[in-house]
Amino acid sequence: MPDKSDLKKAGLKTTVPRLKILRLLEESSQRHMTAEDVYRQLLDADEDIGLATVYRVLTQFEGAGLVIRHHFEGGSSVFELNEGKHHDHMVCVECGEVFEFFDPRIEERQNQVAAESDFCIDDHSLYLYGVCKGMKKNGKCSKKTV
Amino acid sequence: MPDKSDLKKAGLKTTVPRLKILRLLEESSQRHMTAEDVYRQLLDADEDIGLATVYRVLTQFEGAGLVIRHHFEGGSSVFELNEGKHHDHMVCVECGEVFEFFDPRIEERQNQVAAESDFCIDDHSLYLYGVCKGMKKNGKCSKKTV
DNA sequence: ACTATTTTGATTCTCATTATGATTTCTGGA
DNA sequence: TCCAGAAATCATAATGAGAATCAAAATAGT
Ligand SMILES: [Zn+2]
Ligand SMILES: [Zn+2]
Ligand SMILES: [Zn+2]
Ligand SMILES: [Zn+2]
Repeated sequence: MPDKSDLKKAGLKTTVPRLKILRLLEESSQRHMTAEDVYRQLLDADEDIGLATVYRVLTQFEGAGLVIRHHFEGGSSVFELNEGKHHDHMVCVECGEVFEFFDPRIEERQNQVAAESDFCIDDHSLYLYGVCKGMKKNGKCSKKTV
Repeated sequence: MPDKSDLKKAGLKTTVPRLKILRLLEESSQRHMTAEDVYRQLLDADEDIGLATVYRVLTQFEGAGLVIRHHFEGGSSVFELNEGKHHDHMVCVECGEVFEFFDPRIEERQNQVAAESDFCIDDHSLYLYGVCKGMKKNGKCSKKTV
């Protein structure tokens, strides 16, 4: 689906690796991927693209607003295609699955809180960590919600 | 101010490095510090404590609930004393200063959102990034609030 | 103080990410 | 089309935060 025009619009010249990576981000069944994930999936597809290029291109994509980089707890950065719809994330610490959500009231309050301190927000990150439905042994939620 | 009893209560034996680090965390003018920050401030105070020990002790303190570890954008972990009052953070990307806040409505909505997905929260992180009052050139907030 | 156990600190190691330098691919004009 | 210069890529090396090692030192109970 993605083609040269997407890269051009982002101010990046068209190259094979960039196209391949962009296409992978769109077509992979996995929406939130580490650089390593991207690299491995390219290898699996017999694409000959170096890991350094994957990191470089993902960083360029981030700069161009094509992807969003997240820092979930415990290690590597995670990238996802930027579809223009902001959302936040719930991360299951048991299975690693990532769920997206958007809550206008939370977003609104963030602005309010910042305004009260004369703070000019230009970005924010909100991650909820816990155990997803599928991974819960007993049906109950034992943990305290901090 | 902090003494052996604080460590004992946390299930940690009393040692000089642990006491020194705990004292530093309480007395430093900086509330949010990297391991490197702690190490340097100990050096400045002529305390002979290795960087490895700083990392090890901070991690032990985290496990014991004495400190909280944060992952602000762009690199190293940041530690702060756990005073028992949960709060979130605004980080100024110009001067690096960290401001704390707590908004019950945001906290409440987080629980609601999680409950709707049958997700059992056991932790969360919310960071607002932007420019603080003191660093704003013109009085206006030019950035869009995402 | 004596001894068993724990902790420390210098160093090494790991691993994610970035920088480097050589090589290849584009590009745009002759 | 051919060629120079620019830009991008690749393999590899370097970096930096943080964890693992392990002999030496400190601690706690007797
Ligand atoms: Zn949000
Ligand atoms: Zn997402
Ligand atoms: Zn909160
Ligand atoms: Zn804080």
